[in-house]
Amino acid sequence: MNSLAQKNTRRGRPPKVNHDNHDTRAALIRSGVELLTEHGFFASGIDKILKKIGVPKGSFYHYFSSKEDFGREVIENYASYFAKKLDTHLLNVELDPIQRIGSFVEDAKAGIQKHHYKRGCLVGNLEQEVDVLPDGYRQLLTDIFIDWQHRIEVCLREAQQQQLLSTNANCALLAEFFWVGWEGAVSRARLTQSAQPLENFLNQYLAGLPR
Amino acid sequence: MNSLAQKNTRRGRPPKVNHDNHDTRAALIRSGVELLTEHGFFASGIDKILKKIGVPKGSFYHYFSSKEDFGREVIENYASYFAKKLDTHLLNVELDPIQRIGSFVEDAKAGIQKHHYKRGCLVGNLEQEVDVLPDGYRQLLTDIFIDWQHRIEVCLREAQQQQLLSTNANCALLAEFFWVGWEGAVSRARLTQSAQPLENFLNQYLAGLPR
DNA sequence: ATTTTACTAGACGATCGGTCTATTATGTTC
DNA sequence: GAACATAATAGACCGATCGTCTAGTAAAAT
Repeated sequence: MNSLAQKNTRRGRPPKVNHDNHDTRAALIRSGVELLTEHGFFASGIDKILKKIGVPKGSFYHYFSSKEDFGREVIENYASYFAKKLDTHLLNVELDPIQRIGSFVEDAKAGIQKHHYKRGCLVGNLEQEVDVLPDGYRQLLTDIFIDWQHRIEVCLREAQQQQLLSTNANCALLAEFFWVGWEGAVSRARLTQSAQPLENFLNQYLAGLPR
Repeated sequence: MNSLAQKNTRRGRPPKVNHDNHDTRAALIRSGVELLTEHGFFASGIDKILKKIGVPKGSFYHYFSSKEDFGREVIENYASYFAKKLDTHLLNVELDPIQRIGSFVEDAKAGIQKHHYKRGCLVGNLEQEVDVLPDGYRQLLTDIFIDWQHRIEVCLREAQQQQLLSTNANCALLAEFFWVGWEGAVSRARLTQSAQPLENFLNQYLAGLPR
């Protein structure tokens, strides 16, 4: 009995083969990204996530087994989106490596301003909630920072090769310093509803790099 | 009729004149400081704050008119506690001004380690929640950062006078950069449950200061 | 028509901040 | 000591909201 014959013996509506390409499912994740970026995990109720896109509450647990699983997908979605954004700047050969960092900051700053300082960094938001988040989120968030840090580190090494950064510089530690400060700057920008903390952070960070 | 006579016409137990010196009230604020430092405002339920010190719920609204008012007092209590801690380090004439900053960082690091990376900075926690916090908290938190920034700024100016910092340095912006980065470092230390981000932040910050 | 899956409607218990009434404890004046 | 008034405690209760779940309808195949 071949697979076609097997298929023909099955009666009733066949299960959907690809569970990941539903409009509704994708819309839920997109809505989740937006709300978690604004308010973090706990303050983002499932009702609000659903209401934002007009999906009834009963549907949620058809697409996701729990808020915890949903959050995991939201985080991964954001991380991959953000990694692409980083690449477009940090791998831009039209700019020197130092300028690329400034290019990323300008892009992120524009996004934050566009949303009137209501949206921050999803990973930064959840970082601060981590003690009351589901188990496993901690490692997830840590790995994302490691990934981002590595991308900046590569960029800084390229700056070293182009004599824009001292060869004595520890690029890994400088990259960690960047993200630590950046998350702090985003948080402060949201508090003061001003881009000034972002700009000052970039200026001070670049000025402090060993040349 | 003089005031004494008026007093004598009132019968019964007179109202307490000083509402701020009750043990229970102080204990509630202390409990609030601890919980808000660990979990922020929203995740700190009144029940948990009460349970921590064995005070019944009925007492809460005797001492405070609302969670919002309570939170305001908790914030102010933390801010004054923290300001004192800053002074003990930043005004310590036995160290040079740059060393004083390191002295503060060491102290704070020890505190975070002592609580196993479960407690962060109360102001930093609430900073990130500010969009969903009661009105007025935003200004309250902003003012606290301005105060802290000013204390670091004064310290940096003293460093300039002692030729430890370039006279070209903008001490106000460097002070803002410090707190922005510090809050980011505390958040990261809690995520990774390690003091390394705190140490790296201090090292990079000091290394980046214009000499 | 029947079978199977995709999707939805709304109930459910737990918990939240907040309010309420009742009660006990304490201190002052007559 | 009796009468009085406030301090403080006790915990039931409310409406709202949380994440989750069960029972059902709609749709697509045989």
